[in-house]
Amino acid sequence: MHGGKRMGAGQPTIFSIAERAGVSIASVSRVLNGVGARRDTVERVERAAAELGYVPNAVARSLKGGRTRQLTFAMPDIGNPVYVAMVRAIQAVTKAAGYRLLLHSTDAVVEDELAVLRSLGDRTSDGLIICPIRITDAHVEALRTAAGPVVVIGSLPDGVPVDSVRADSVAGAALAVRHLHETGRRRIAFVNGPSDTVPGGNRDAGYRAALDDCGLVYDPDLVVHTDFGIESGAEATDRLLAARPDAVFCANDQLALGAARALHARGLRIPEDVAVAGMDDSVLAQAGWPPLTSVDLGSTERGRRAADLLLRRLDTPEAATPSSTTAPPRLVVRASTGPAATDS
Amino acid sequence: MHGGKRMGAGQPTIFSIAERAGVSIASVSRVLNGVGARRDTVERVERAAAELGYVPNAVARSLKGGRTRQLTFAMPDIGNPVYVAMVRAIQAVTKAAGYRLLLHSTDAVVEDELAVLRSLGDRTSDGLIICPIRITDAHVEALRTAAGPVVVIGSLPDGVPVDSVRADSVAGAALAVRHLHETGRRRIAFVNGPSDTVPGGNRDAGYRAALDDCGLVYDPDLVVHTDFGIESGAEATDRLLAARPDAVFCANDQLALGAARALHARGLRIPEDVAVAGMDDSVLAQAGWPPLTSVDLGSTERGRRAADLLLRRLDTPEAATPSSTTAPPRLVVRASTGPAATDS
DNA sequence: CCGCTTTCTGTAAACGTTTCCCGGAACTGG
DNA sequence: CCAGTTCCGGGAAACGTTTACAGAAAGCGG
Repeated sequence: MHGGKRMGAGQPTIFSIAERAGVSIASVSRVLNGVGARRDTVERVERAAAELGYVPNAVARSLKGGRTRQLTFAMPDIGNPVYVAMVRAIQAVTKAAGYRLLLHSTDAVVEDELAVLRSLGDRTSDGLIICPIRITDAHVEALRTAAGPVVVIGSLPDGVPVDSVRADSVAGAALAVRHLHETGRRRIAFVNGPSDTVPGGNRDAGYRAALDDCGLVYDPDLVVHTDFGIESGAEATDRLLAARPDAVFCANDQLALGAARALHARGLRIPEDVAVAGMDDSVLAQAGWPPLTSVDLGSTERGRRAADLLLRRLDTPEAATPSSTTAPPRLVVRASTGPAATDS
Repeated sequence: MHGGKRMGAGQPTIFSIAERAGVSIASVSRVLNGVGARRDTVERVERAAAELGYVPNAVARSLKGGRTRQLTFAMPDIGNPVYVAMVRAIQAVTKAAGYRLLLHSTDAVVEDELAVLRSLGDRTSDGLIICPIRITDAHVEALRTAAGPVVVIGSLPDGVPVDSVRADSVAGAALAVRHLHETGRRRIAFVNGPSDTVPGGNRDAGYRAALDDCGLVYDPDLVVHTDFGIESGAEATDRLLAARPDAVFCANDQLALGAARALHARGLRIPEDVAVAGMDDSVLAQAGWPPLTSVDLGSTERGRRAADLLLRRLDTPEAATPSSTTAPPRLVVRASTGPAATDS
C-alpha cells in the first residue's frame, strides 16, 4: 500500500515503478542512478522499469539538478556550409561530454541574436556558443549580463568578459590577394559581404593591405559589397566585369561559386581569362569546376575550440580569465587560380 | 515578512520578486501571466521584475505545465541542402505557432534515430518530425510506442499509426529519365544512393520503369550505388564513363554536382557530350555550371505539411486517423540537359 | 450600518526528480 | 545471545512554476 500521489494513466514515473516493485521512490531513484542497493531491490526495480518502458523525465531532472545537459549553438545561417562544419565540430565535442546540442539559426538578425542571449536565463540550456556577424552595443551589454556561460565565435571589442575564438580574416584575405598577385593578376576584383559586419570589415582591410603590399592601387570600381549567397555572387561578378578584372576574390565560397557561374555564362575561362578565389574552404570549394582556391579560416578548428572553452567554463564557472584565441588562416590552392592565358 | 523559502543569490525567481514587491508568489505569477490584478499590484510586480532582470525558468514551467513548447526535427544530414530547406519550412510554421525548434542530425544511423524516437519520452520536446532513410522493424516498433506525437517525412509501411508526408520519388525519377530520353539520350547512366534505403529503392524502381516506357533495356554497367555526397558522385561517374553513357542521372543534386565535376575533369562537355540531371532541386542545382536540370521532390512543401500535421496532432492528440499525403514531383529543366552535340 | 456580491490576494498542493537524514535490518564478533 | 557496525530503505524536502481554493477587502444597495 505504498505512497499516495497521483496514479493516472500517463507516462510511467518513479512512482509507478515504486508501486510495482514494492519499494519507495527513493530506492527507485537510487537504483536507476546506480547508487548501491541490495541485489534483490535492484532486480525488482529494473524489471519494473523495463516492463513499464520507463524513461526518466528530463525536465524534472533538470529542475532538481539545476542543469539541463544541453548546450546551444546559434549561427547566422544554417544553409552556409561553414556553419555546418562548425556544427559538426562542436557536436563531436559536446556529444562526447554527454551534452545534447541545440541548434539555432538567427539569420544574422540582431534581435534574434539578443533573444538567444537572453534566453540563457530561461535555463533551457547550460551554455551557449554564438556566432554573431555584427557586434552592437546591445550585444556587448547582453554578453556582459548573460545568465550563463557564453563563448563567442568571432571578434569582440576589448574588455568584454567573455571567451572568444576568432578567425584572422584580415590575414586570410591578404593571403588570397597576394597569391593572385603572384600568379600575375593585376586587376583583382573583390566581391565582399555586407560592409557593416565584422568579417566584412576585416576582409576589406586585408584586401587593401595586400594591394598595398603588392604595389597595386585600390580601385573602387573593382569592389562590390553584397550579401552572402550564390546568386549575389553571380550578380555582383556580372556587374564587375565592366571593369575588366583578371581575378575575382570573393569573401566566401558561396560568392565564389556564383562568380564562377557568371564567368562561365559569359564564356570566360577560369583561370585562363579570370582567376577566382573564395574563402572558408568549405565543401563548396570542390563542388564546381574548376575546384576553387580558397582560404581556410579554420571553421572546424574554431568550432572545436569554442566547444572546449565552453565545457571548461562549465566546469569552473568563474575561474580563468576570459581567453581569446585566433585560428590561423591557410591558403588552399586549387585550379581556379592556375596560370593565366599567355596571350592577350 | 513574506515567505520562507530559500533566498540565495542566484537567478531571480518569483520569490525574489514577491519579496521585493511585497506580495505573494501567486500574485507575481498572475501578473506575469496577464491575469487580472489590482493596478497597484501590477505596477509593483512589474517594476520588481524589471529591476531584477527576471527571466522565467522554462524548466519549472514545463514541469508544471506538462509541455515544453519545443519541437524536434531529426534529419539524416545537416549538410544536405534538401534538409536545410525542410528546416526552413518547418521553422517558419512552428515559430509562428510559438514553438521553438530543436534540430538533430542523425547521420542516418539507425541507432541514433531510435534514440531520438525514444527520447520523446524524456519530455524534452512536445513532438517530433523525423526523416528516416531506412525503415527497420525497430523503427516501426518505436513509432508505434512513441511517447508523443510524431510525423514522419518519408514512406512508411502500411498500418503504422503515424502521420506521414511522402515524396513520390518513383514518379520523380521516371520524370527525369523520360526527359533525358526525349532529348535523344539512349545510354542513361544512374548514380543512385545506397540501395538499402527507401529513397534508393524507389528511385531505382522509377528508373527501371521509365527505361521500360522508353523501350530501353536496363544495363547493370550503367548503374552505380554509392552514398550521397559530392565526392561519391564524382568517383561513381568516373567509373561509369567506361560504359560510355550519354547522360548521367543522379539521385540527388550533390551527386550530380560531383558527376559534373568528373565530366569536366575528363574534358567532356555538358550537355553536348553527356547530359546531367539531379534530384531535389536544391540550391546546389544552380551552384555549378551549367545549371542542373533537377526534379523537385517538394522538400519545402513536405516540411511545411509535416509541421502542420504535427501542430494539428498536438491540438487533438487522438482525433483524426493518421494521414499520409504525397507531394507531387516536378521536373525543372535547365542547361545541363540541353541538346546533345549533333555530330558523332 | 449591515449583508450581499464582486474583486483581489495568499496558502498550499502539484508537476517528477534527487538527496539528506534517520530508523531499522542485517551482519559481525565476543 | 547481545552489543556494536554497517548497510539499506523510507520519509520528506527541495528545485521554480501554475493554479484551485478559500479568505479578506472593497464596493454596493437597502
